[in-house]
Amino acid sequence: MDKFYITTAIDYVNGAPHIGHAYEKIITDVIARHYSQRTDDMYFLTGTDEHGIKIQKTAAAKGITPKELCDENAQKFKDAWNALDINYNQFIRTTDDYHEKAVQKIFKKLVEKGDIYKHSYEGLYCQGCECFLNPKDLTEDGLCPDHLKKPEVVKEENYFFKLTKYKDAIIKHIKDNPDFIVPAFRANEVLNQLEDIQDISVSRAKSNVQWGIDVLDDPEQSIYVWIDALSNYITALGYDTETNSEKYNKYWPADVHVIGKDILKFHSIYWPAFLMALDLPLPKHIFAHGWITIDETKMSKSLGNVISPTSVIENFELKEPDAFRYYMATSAPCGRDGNYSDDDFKEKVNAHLANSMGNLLNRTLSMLVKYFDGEIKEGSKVASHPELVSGSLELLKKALGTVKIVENHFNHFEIAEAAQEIMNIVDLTNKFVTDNAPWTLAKEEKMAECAQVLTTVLEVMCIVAALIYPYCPNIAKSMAKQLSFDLSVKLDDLTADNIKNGKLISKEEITPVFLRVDSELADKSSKK
RNA sequence: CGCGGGUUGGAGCAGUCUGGUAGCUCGUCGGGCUCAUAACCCGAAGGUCGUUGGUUCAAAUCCAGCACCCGCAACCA
Repeated sequence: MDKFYITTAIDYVNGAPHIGHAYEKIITDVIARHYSQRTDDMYFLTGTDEHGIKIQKTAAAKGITPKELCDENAQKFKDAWNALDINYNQFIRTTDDYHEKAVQKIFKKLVEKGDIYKHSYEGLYCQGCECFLNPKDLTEDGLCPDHLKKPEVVKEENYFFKLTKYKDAIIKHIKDNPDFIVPAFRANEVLNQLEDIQDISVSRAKSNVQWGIDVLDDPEQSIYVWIDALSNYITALGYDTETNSEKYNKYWPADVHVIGKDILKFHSIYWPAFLMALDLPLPKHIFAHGWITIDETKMSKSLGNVISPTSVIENFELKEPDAFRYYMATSAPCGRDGNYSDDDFKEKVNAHLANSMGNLLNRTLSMLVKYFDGEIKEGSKVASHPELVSGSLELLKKALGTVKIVENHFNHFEIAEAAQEIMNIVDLTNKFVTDNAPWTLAKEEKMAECAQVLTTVLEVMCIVAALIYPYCPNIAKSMAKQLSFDLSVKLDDLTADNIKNGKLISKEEITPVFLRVDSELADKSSKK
């Protein structure tokens, strides 16, 4: 694999980030970190979407300029991603100068090509909403449902994009590339939506929406969200309608756009159409994830159950975001909805990260210190005496096999499923320890056997550290440190020979990599 | 008849395409071990796989109908 370019959706900065925004960034970061273990050239883009009427209105209500509002909220998103160890390469804001200029040029090029045309239409305009309403949305008396006022018939001239021109090509692309839309069951939804697609309005009258990118040569119109926001995936790389940047040439097309299921239509229909119109290649995959519910209830401001991205970390007084990342990344099968609950969080991270994985490393290193003074003995590797301990060779092979299985799951963005495989090998290894009872071997002075059991487990733990790294980078680093294992090794270069002979660790250097979430703290957080 | 998803032991899910002893994680109960983070290992209890009917030697799985839940369509990440 020569490169991997991955993006998240850009978040609308009308408010502060919440756990749903965090979910997307976490799973994208997990995928990104995994691929950074498979290529030297991984590029991860995220950012914020900052134009539009809602920002304009919110800012006005707060008595600040739209730009001030955007600056304030964009910073909140950046802070949150920092707290969650989201390791993005670039953070684009649609108010960035280079983006605005590139979008203007893209718009202009599509006008020149004839794919964007001016068209006037009549619609029902509500003064309260400051926007056009769909007749279907009105109350029985024909009133605006929010303001209970009768909308006026207004005639407006806008620019339209010839979406219908690309309809057949997009249908063909989706059918010819069954893995274009992930998960596959969503492709049908998109094909259905494509059936009755219309040309779309891509600009707004400047008199209605001031906070937007101006159409070049037409100061009465500003560019509406789709061309502005979707283009971020290429403008971030320095795409230009005349000369392309080196970065663009290197990374485009994107390997995957990670998005929420609500905006799948825009990414699998509008965006491909824009790209086709620009004669650019299409992204390889669109991965639509599901929603996170809170205690099985949909998050909503009116219910007051919106959770901030960092509240879980704060409530449980976690020093690092690893446990929250792990929980989020494994809370739903590929593309389905997931749920968050305090009890479930506690239960799952305690069981997987502390009891199974963390404790396994801890108990093994403790025995190494107790029985061998922390030293890996010459000849204790399985390769030296394959028949000495039954099952050791099989375990190592299984662990290496797990690497391939995990890679394969990631090829399909099945990150919860991949994590399950990692925990499977951890469970097998715990069983291997109990079955061979190295404490008994030590008592019986079967030191060669005992050494091989421990060395075998530590070899597996190196592989586990590498595999868990995308989910829990800090825990993985702590594991790697205690194993003297180089985490920067590429997955394809992983072997069953990672532990060096000689002194590995002393008693003082053994540290639990993840402590159980305290039940008292958990109780406290649920009362809040 | 708008479109789509879902309905599997106490909880959350896999299995359904390619019919053939119902599986995983967590929880519960009993036992074991003592190296370890009250952790680890073994065993058990617990399911007529939403419902009705059909195809078949055989259906969670295929076909037809029905019920309930959820999402999209309609600026919710």
